[in-house]
Amino acid sequence: MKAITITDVARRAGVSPKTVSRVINGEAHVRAEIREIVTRVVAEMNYRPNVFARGLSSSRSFLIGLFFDDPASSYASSIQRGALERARARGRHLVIEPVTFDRSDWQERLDDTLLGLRLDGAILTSPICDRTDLIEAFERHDVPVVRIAPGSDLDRTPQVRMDDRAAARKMTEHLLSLGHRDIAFVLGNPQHSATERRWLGFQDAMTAVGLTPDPRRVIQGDFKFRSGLEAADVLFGVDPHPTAVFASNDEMALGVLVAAMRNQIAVPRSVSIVGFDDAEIARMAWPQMTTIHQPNFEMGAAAIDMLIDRRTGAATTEGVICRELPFELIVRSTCMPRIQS
Amino acid sequence: MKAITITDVARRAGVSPKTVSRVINGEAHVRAEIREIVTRVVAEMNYRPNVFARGLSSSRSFLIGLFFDDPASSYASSIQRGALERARARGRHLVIEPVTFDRSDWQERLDDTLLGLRLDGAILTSPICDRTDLIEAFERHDVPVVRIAPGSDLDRTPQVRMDDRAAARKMTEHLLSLGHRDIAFVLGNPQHSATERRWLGFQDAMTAVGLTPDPRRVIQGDFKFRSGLEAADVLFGVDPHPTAVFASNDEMALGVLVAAMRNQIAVPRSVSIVGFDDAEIARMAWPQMTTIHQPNFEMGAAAIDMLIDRRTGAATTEGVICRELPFELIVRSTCMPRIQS
DNA sequence: AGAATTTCCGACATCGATGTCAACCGATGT
DNA sequence: ACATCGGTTGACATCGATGTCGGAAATTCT
Repeated sequence: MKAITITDVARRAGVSPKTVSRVINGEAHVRAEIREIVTRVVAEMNYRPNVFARGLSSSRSFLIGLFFDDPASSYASSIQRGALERARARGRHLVIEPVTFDRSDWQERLDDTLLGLRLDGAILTSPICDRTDLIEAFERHDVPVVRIAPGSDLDRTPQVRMDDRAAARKMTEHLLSLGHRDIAFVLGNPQHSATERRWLGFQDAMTAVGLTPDPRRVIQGDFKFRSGLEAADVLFGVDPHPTAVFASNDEMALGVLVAAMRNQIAVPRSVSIVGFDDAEIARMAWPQMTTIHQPNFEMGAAAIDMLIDRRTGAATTEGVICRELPFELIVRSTCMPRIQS
Repeated sequence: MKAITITDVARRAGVSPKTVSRVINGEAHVRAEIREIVTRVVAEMNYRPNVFARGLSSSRSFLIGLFFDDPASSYASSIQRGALERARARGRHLVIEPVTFDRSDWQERLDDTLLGLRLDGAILTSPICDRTDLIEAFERHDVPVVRIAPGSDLDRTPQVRMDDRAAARKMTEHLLSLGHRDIAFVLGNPQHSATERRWLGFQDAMTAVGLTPDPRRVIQGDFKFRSGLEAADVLFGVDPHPTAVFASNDEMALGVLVAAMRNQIAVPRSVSIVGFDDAEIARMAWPQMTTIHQPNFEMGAAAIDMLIDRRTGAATTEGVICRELPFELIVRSTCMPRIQS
């Protein structure tokens, strides 16, 4: 089937291709009457501009790249959903690109994308959004970037974030308000800047009530389930074990939960466990996990908006270099007041 | 920074742009000597052909579309990972497109993609791969399609699949071999054709040993966690409850597991529970879930191969209209022999 | 050696849109 | 009535690659 071109539309509408182009792109300087005719003909013929021709002549590709470190994580996939939804709603397509620093050819692969496709914009997620060399590569190629939850170069590019530190503080305060004092903390993957922020938030709340975290109650994890398991085995291996465990994300919290069950430690009666992220698994655990809802979907969508509006000059998010989205404490069933002993 | 074009390369190599084009695309009829020079210059200048110019002049876009119903599911995300990895390895980019039949404008959105982008190929995942109207839309626009685990129109397009029926049968045989006779079955979402196949496999194994599934032990689910919970509440609400539950996927199996714990039913001592898919959560549950490993990653990768090789005429998968990948029974900890009563 | 192929290579047109620019229009001001 | 001006419109060049085709060079065959 032969595709319909702008010339076909122009002929049928009795105008020049250029005029059709103007109408499609919402440019000024077209008589309302003609604009209406063209719009009608476009609809009648079900015409869609060819993305390649557009990309070649102008420099807009209508493609937005979403760059990931680990496309498997639920974090990545919820951001993707938000970005996907908003991108489609605004007539853009989403190209997914993994960036694997472990591979020696990551630089070449990135060049494939940066030089070959002419992305209208790119979304960088944590932790790759903190690689200066990456950001510079995008800048060299004039690809606008929005970063999600970056930890460094904060004044460099537009960004979307949430207040991890305040959220971790709030969660800690929740545990404190339940009477817990001996609270263990499982750190996340140090490559993610959020790890540091959550740790600081935990400390904030602790020091605010005059407590200092006991180093033996702070375990290094990596955001993966297994690391939660292992951290918990350490924590539950000493007597007495902490009365509460705050893991830096839900997957690790689930690991802690499973370890507790394996060790016959009742949750939440004997130990309260909380996570961070509000991943799907937080609801699929038993007991259901108390956690911080991170607005990943909204962050993905917001990133798309910022890219598009910066480009087109529209106003909704104009001038907003940094958009901070609200978190929420989700209280479910893995916590209860500390039982006085 | 001005981008490097094929003309720049040609000038530096002292040949015509057309010759450079030939070398890049591996066409015949170029002297080895010149081919080498051009290859060197391309590398030196780090030249990458502009995808849009290519897409416009030839009809190859180097873009492959991955079409989803529900991008959130772990099933979708593992296929995506496989497709992504292979696509990048073979110099293609992956464009992710959700197809939401619930939305009234799904047809229009699809047209955006089909008419606007000129995809080199499309991967359709279950359940949308069984929509005849969708497949026809792709055919109308000459976009080659590979379907993953389709249930209907089996002779229509190339496809990648696994033997759901045999897998379900094997799993059931595993339960039978442990001595279970009163086995409940939780059906999946009826829109997915795999639901039917898994159900048939279950029946195969049951009838092979002279059992007929008790209708009260067969509950309709929808592949979601909640439906597993609710199914289990029904199953565990009668006395005696079944000694084993086979849920059509891991998420529902997890629901069954959680329901068992809520009802103080010991797993696996009092009831064995098995799932299907080998999703990440199967390992993050406690006890770890016995399940069928579905080669989603490999299926995604295989689909990419089939699309590319069909197009280019290369041979590795040539002539293979249907590729069937092996499953594996993964025995973990949610099953044990039935305790004679 | 000369003719007939075959291989190699480049000039040129082309894909479908948009940027540039000049021509045209009617309205306004003098 | 005429110059001016801003809004409209279309002719034409352009983006960067590849398809077509013809001619030159190299090869094979009489």
